[in-house]
Amino acid sequence: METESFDNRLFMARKTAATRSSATVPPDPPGWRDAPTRDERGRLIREGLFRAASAVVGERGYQEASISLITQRAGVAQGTFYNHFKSRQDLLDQLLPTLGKDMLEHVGRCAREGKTLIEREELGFRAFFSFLRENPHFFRILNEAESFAPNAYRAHLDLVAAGYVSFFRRAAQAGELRGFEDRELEVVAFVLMAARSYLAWRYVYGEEQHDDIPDWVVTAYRRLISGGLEGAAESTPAGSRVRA
Amino acid sequence: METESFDNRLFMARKTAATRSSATVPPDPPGWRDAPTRDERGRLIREGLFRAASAVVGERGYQEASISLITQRAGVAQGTFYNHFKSRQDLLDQLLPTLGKDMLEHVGRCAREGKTLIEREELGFRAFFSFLRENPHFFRILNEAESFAPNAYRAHLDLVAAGYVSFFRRAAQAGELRGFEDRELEVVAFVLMAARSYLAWRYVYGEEQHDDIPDWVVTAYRRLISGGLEGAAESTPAGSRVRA
Amino acid sequence: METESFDNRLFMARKTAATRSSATVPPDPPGWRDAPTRDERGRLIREGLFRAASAVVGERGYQEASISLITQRAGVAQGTFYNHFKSRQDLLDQLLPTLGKDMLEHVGRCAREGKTLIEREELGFRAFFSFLRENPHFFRILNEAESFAPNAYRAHLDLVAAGYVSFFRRAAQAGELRGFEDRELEVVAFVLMAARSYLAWRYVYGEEQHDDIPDWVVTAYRRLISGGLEGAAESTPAGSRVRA
Amino acid sequence: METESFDNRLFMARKTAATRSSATVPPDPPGWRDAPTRDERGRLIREGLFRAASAVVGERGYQEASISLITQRAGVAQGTFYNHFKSRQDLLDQLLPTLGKDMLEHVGRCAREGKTLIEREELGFRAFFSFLRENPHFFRILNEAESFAPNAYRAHLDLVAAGYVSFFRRAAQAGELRGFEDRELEVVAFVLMAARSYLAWRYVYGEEQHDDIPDWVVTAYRRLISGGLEGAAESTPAGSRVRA
DNA sequence: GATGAATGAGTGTTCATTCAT
DNA sequence: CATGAATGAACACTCATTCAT
Repeated sequence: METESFDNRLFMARKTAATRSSATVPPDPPGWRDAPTRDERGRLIREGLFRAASAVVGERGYQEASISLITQRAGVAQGTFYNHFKSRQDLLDQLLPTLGKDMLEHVGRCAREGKTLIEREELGFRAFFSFLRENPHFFRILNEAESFAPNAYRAHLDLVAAGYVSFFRRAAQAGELRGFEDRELEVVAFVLMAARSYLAWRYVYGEEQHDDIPDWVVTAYRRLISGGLEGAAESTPAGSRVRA
Repeated sequence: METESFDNRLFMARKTAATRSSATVPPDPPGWRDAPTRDERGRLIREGLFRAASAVVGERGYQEASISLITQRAGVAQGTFYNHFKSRQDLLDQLLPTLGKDMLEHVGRCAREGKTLIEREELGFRAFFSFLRENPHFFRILNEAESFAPNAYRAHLDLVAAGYVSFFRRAAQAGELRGFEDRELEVVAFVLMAARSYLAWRYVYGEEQHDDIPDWVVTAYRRLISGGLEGAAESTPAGSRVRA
Repeated sequence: METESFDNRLFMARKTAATRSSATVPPDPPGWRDAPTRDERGRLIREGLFRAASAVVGERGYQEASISLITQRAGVAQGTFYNHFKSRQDLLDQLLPTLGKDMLEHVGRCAREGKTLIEREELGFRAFFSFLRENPHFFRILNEAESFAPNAYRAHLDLVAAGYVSFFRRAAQAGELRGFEDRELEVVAFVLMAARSYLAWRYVYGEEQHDDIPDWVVTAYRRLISGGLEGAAESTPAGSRVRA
Repeated sequence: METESFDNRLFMARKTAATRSSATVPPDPPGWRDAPTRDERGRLIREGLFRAASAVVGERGYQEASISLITQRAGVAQGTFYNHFKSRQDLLDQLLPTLGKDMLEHVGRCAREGKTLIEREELGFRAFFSFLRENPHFFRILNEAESFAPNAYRAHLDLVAAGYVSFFRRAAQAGELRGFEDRELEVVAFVLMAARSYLAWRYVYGEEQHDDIPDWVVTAYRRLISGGLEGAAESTPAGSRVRA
């Protein structure tokens, strides 16, 4: 499929940080050549393919993630791919779940440090962006999954939403969150998930590529979700900013 | 390309409403056969190709929108395509801008009816979903554009955000919106745009396919954006619901 | 699929007669480059593909008849193949029916010259072998069709058998053939078809490659079918031999 | 390889009788796990591979008889295959000779019971079909060998023909067969071999799948070979039918 | 300007064979 | 000697684009 006219500036700027180059795909350091056991060797190759796929998808998108590109980058023969994955789609379907779980774990761990509901949400918000910084391929893997791995995408969103909802439920039981019926909590969860994604798209991968989300964006975000459009006037002062 | 594991339920349920069928693609009524002038004829063909592409992308996604499928559906020869568009990507890049403008116009017109800021936002929110109902291809064209027509996607989001920001600026000048700095307005805009998209994904195209966004979701949304997480307790009563 | 160890002497000896060489496949004289009309051009290419496929299958077998080999030999691009045939199998399925009809026509025309039943059968028998001489690819196309184009094979055998049966019926009505019930005529037909095929395999394509079936084989054949095992003693004298 | 348009009804009907199932290939009972000696173990594995290959080829044809399928069915690793056979073709080449000898032995034993030449031939004819019933894989192994194991095919036909010829020679010496020169006996042999094969194809594996060759076909066959086309009128009465 | 056949690079996948363990 | 992962050449087929008519 023809994709030459795609504007990949969005992800290409980060690419240089993530990998050496993309035109001449350099194979991963083939560390498994001297693996102790056969099992270990197999594990390393599988991981190599997985990392290669993550990198290719992160840099060029699912569309261009051909078996040829992936195996070349992993430093193995094309046929080897099928010893480890049933099909191209099979691997593609595993990308998001695997990385998604890491993200969830990281965000959850960071958020727990907060004392109030809003503080925890802000910490989680910041943690999402610090995860993005450490895993530069995640964002594209996540976003394009909607088109290229819809099942994985749905599962991921459901998982994150479920985490959010139980987070809210605990807050509601603690009296920190009032005014929402139970089924409405999922709506809130989706709005906050959506916000993270769009704000990352705009302020991290946008035209003025930032390495991290600007502080003033976090402030605005906290203002909005804590008091809404109407309550922003009396919102918490800027002094309470926290670094993730 | 292997797509068997794709879960197309997301869009397929709507397809029957949107088009006659998808297995046997019925060509558009080739109305240009008897066009008065040569120019008119050209215009009609171009439009036919455009509509065919919208339908194909809406039903099957950008990925499957091959020239062959599009021209077949438009009832013209493959070669004709290149008399009207520079390339496949050229047409694909025009899909979202064109439909996006329609959406913006519809939403703007509906929103203007509201008296307060929150009311206008709710009306706009509802208008987004009524537009989706009338233009069943739009959602997929919009969402997959992030992967397949990134320039168009960026332009669309920038356009919508700009509209939102000036909408907020007017509200701020009218004293309806306080507490946000000017540059923060864009953050708010992106959060609200994000919310619409994710909530549509979840509640319109989600597992329990609704034709329209459920009312209680609108309520929860209004609660959140008007008072935030903390102010939801004193949120506006349910009686103020408005139908778009 | 690995076929290197196949003993292709069976068909390779004839190959040199049929085509220049097989290692370096020489493209057919691309006579269509300068075709008058587009339709003519298309027809010529289609025929070129068909002839190329016949040659490849005749010389190397269905197994090795790859699209690459066929198109190379026809002097067209690989993609061109699919403008004329739905799939590789589609073309392969047409090989036998097309050539089979030619064979039937040739054999039928020759056989009609005979005065008695036995004479007509002998003429038909000889005509089968003269057809083989003129169409050196036919035998392999016919035989391997049992494995590679079973539908075509069955249709071909049914067609030939049907011709045979009506030939016998007419003979029976003329009093030339007695002692067989109607349904038994098909059994006779299959035995005679079988005989032609096996005798060709043995005496034309066998180790001592003959260009034509030896006369003494025809004699033995006539002896057998005219008087059977028991009546061969009083069989017609050798003097009645006829040349096709 | 594309095989969808293959009509496998020919062999599929028998498959259920021949093996448990074909979709889920059940490994042979791996009886060699507890073999006494190392040699014994090796022999058992070799036999297992051989039987697995026979089954796979009989059910799916040579084409689909991949090393993977065969070893899986035999319950051994892929690599093990090459400890017992030089190559895939090496095993495939041994299939027909081995089974062919069984067939020859069975047919010869049955035929010897007949008193006259014709009776012995009829008994052999019937024995061929009873062998087919007991060895449902044989027919396909035999027929496709012409394409996939031509050396083996040639050897098999030569062997059977040789047996036939010496059978006829003895009959000739006994005065039961007159009128054929010595070299003509091979012609007769090939015609009778051909008849068996084609009649099996038509009346056992044909559209109306019979478990055995119908009696009236045997009658017609005997009529033809005993008296030929001309002597059928005075052919032996139907009362002489014999069951194999 | 409409046509539709020709093009050929590119795809995902299979499979006989090798070989280190 | 059994194992099973690694290999890479080969395959059928797709498709955006070109261009002669």
